[in-house]
Amino acid sequence: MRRKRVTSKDVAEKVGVSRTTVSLVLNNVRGIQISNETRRKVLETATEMNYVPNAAAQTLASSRTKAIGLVLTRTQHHIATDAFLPKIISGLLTTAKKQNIRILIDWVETEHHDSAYFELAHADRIDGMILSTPRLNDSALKALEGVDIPTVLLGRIAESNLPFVDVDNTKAAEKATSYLIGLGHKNIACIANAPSEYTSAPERVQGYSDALSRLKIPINESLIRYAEFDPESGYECMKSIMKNGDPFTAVFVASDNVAIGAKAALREANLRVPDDISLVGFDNIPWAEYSDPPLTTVQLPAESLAQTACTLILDLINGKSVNIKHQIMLDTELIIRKSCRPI
Amino acid sequence: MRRKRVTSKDVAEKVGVSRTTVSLVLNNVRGIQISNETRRKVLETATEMNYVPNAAAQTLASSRTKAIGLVLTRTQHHIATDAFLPKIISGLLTTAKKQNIRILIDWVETEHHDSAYFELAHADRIDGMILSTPRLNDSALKALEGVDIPTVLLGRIAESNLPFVDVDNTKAAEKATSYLIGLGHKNIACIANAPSEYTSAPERVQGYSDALSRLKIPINESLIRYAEFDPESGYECMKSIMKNGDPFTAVFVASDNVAIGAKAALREANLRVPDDISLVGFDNIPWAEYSDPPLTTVQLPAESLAQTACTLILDLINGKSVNIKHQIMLDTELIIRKSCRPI
DNA sequence: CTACACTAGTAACGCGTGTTAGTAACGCGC
DNA sequence: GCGCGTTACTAACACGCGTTACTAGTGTAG
Repeated sequence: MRRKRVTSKDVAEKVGVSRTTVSLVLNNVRGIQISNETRRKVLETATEMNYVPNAAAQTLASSRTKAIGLVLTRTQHHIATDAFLPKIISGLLTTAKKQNIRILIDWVETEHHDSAYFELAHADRIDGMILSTPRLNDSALKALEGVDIPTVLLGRIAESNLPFVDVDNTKAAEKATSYLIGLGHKNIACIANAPSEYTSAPERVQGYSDALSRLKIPINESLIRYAEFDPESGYECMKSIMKNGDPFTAVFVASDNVAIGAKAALREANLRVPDDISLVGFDNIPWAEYSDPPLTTVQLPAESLAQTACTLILDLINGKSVNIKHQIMLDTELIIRKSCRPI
Repeated sequence: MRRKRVTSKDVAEKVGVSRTTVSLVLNNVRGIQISNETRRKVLETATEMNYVPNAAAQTLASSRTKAIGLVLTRTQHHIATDAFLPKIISGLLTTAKKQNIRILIDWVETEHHDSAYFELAHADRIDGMILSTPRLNDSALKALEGVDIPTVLLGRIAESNLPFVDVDNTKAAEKATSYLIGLGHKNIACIANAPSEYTSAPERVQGYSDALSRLKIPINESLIRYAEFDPESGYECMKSIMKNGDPFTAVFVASDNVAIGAKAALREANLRVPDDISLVGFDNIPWAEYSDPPLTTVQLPAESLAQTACTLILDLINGKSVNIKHQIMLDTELIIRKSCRPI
């Protein structure tokens, strides 16, 4: 039952040429002379025999794996509740597929950063890697700069010279907060999307602070919390802010997913959105548009991010424009719905 | 700057033994005689030199890729809005990591099913594959049964003999619908999670029908719709049902993600949950617990599904218990919250 | 002393491909 | 008829590893 695998040797024998010829034809090697007749025959026979080149052999011979790695560094729980991952994957897949590149997903546990990165890079399993949501305290990032496979960060790290693709979190958060200020709000709470070692969190809080500072509104630290990606943490943060007692009329939650929980906490305290509290989110997940009331939020172009990162890494792998410092920031847009009102 | 890669030959030379010895020691081959002294030296030197075996070479020599494929067959849009993917990936990663197996994600477009499956399997890039959410009309499934790498379906296909892991969708849907009937509801609408070619959709509708039939409640086809995974389609389906005019007091939505949209449509029509309409969902995504009111829904063990599928495929790869027919159904549980009330 | 088992290794092949250096045949100008 | 360029290929090596068959040396029983 088990068909023997077809190799280029089999094809060569059937056509009556050498294996070299088969390889040359199938790889469409330039500047080499093969008669059209032979060329046609080889292509025909290969298709007919269902010949598929062995990936490992190709890799070994050419030292090209035709695969890139998507490396996740969060905890298992954070991966499972990540509302973004599908968009990232979708973006990567579409871009990679066009160039016939495969995507390898890997997960690096916190404790083993160094060795894990290292192994991946040196086992020659992938041509390049995309590192998702890096952290500030990621000691292995330095090591990465010394490693010899192209790497692109999905998210920014100020301390690192690695190429990255990100949105301008600070600017986006400032835009969102300024919108609230424009509506007359002065006491604005802020719940960050993630713990502060994930760079996007402090960046967004910075944007929030910038907006307040620019209009000389004092910053009240007791209105700021750091959530942990999921609704549950948003719920807890919101409750913690309310318990603290300092008055506020608006909340900027730097993640829609977290906002789901924050809203529940407000509801529990009989505070209505937007009548009592104005709410702005971040990410524009599908839920935002259909929530009650529809959530004003920052549109984050997740698929574009992934596509850009993918294109960049492929360029780096192919040695295109390597001398440029690739640090790309994508634009965001504030989508105004009905979760805020003037004070 | 670019360090030359370290091969087993380098290690062998440094220790002063043959490459064979290095290989035997590092792979811990049984029943072979190597002195403890040599063994120690080899291990030490390998670590010291940062030796990482080349994956392609290992694959070529052993015909084991140490990778499994997760094959997605939906459209790009459906992948991007899939609230489940993160859990599946998280489950796969944890299980695979324990055995030092990598995960390759691939996406097969509808038009190229046959050839794409075939290529993946025959390029020897993966040892086995997990096929996510297969469709009924997937003509290539038959071809797959003939292909010689182990395959596990994540989701069930009655027509196929392939091993699968799934939840008992019919039973789960019946449980949910029976709960509504138990509360006194008779006119119950049903919105399926996906188009009917995705097997889970008709299965869940079947469960819904079964529950009604068992209690002799007539089935009204005009209260049934098929959504397309996302909130938007849920919104449209709900509106379509209301427009139709047939009365109903409860809705069973076979996907929480779809329910997000359905709820918005009800709200727009000034119908309140649960006061006017009782609502039951399916999946128990994080949102369900924090929505207003908290949504009664079927708990779908996504991570367990993935872990089970992963374990199964690894067993198949390793030739364990191949003679058993592996068709595994996991249990679901109805989580009762506050989105339903007696009539 | 010989036969034989055991220890500790090694040489050499094969996996399937990409690629370079080389060659045989042929035409063509002088 | 000879030199030379062009066409159309091929032989052979390299990639880095797993693995099998073999060997040299040592102990040990008869």
